[in-house]
Amino acid sequence: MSFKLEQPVLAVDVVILRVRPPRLEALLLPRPDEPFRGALALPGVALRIEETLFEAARRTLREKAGWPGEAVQALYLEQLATFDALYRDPRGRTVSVAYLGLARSTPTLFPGGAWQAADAIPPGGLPFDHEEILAAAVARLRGKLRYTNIARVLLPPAFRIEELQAAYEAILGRAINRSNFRNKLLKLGLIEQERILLEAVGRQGGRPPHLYRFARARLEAEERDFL
Amino acid sequence: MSFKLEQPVLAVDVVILRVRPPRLEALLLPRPDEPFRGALALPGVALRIEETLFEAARRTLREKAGWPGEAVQALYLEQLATFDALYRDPRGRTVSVAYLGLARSTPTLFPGGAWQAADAIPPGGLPFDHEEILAAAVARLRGKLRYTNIARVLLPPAFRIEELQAAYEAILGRAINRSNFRNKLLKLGLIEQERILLEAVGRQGGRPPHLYRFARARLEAEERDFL
DNA sequence: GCAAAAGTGTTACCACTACACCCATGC
DNA sequence: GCATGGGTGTAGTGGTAACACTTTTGC
Repeated sequence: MSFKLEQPVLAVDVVILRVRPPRLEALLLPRPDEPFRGALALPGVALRIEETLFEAARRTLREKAGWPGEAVQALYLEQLATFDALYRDPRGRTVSVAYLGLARSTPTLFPGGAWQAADAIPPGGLPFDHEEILAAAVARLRGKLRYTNIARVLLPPAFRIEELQAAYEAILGRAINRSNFRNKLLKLGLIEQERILLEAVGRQGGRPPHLYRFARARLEAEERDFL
Repeated sequence: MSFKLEQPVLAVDVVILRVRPPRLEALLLPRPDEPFRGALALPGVALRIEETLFEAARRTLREKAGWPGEAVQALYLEQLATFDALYRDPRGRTVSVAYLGLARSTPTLFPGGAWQAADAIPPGGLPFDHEEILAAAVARLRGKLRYTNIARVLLPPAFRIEELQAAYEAILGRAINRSNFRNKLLKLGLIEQERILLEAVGRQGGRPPHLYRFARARLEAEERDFL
């Protein structure tokens, strides 16, 4: 490099969210080293000069969370924001680019990880500025839920409409009218009915539900005009 | 940095937008040094270890654009996103945190700056990845226009309603129905009428307009619920 | 009077809300 | 039958879109 300026360390922190109704959960890992050794925190790594931030976020999940490479490859991951308070890290000036990842609620993944209710972290419960990062991640997800089909990456390819509603309620943190939820998502063309009915496995009564899927495979935003 | 692992340079780039109907304009400055010497580009600086990114963005405007400190102090400025493509800078690995600034269209500011139509930059017209950064800035402004009172920082404290509509149209890049625009913003409580009528200076006919102001001084978002 | 700019009113339409009600299954 | 969960319909409400019309000025 031609520059010799003394510069901050560049790091990446990753917030992985999943939905397990009625909870919205975040992946936290016990820190193996000082500072805050043993405390639960967001996984993160220092950026290497030959990798992008996105690649560093994926590497975080492989190295720190022990997730297999293919699983990381399939994960939805987007840049969240960059956190740079001067004393956010007691070791010295560190600027961290946070990433938001969304995972399906598969029980086998992250067996060693601690999934915590994302909106019930006690104040002072996370080291560094990780509470702020986590709050930004939850806010981002809530915002995107309103005008995109992002919930697609949180649910299996086919699902009951009540599962979907439970996911929405867990993320937004409030109840939604059942009938209107259904009508709106169908009219928007966001989801559509599968042909088949769900097999009656593990159910204890009630009319068998249809299965639904998201109509569009890609992440899409419905632009709503201002006038 | 000799004692640390080799890391990218951390920089800040700033997009300043202003509205001059019918154009949305961005501040570009000729680069004083290589690479791309003489070409118009977004102003930027390398981050210093003792300053925050926000402070670095402000310093950029003082040092590169020559804007007086008080003017920078009053400017609306928010973090946009972080750009980190491996070869975005031919000098070597550089990660840049972009900031979006919004300025009132005061003719005296940035006399040496080149204000360019933000949506009419020819392809390949900007060095580095500055076209991508500029596009992200415009998209952010358009998005916030829909659900916040951010236009407040682009207009003088009191304005004619037609000025406001012209600003919205310049930013969104399309025409808006005059009557509905007025009704909606008033009903939302976003703007309110001043007491006085505008003096008839420099006008060539037509009914004299009222002056309006934004009802809330702070930046506010109107949360619209999903069901 | 006429053009220009500002402001008001009207109507049809559509989306949202809050319900009530019907359907299909297990027990 | 009855509880349970799934699915449908509807009436009231309120916002939106497109348009016509009135008011107040300069010339």
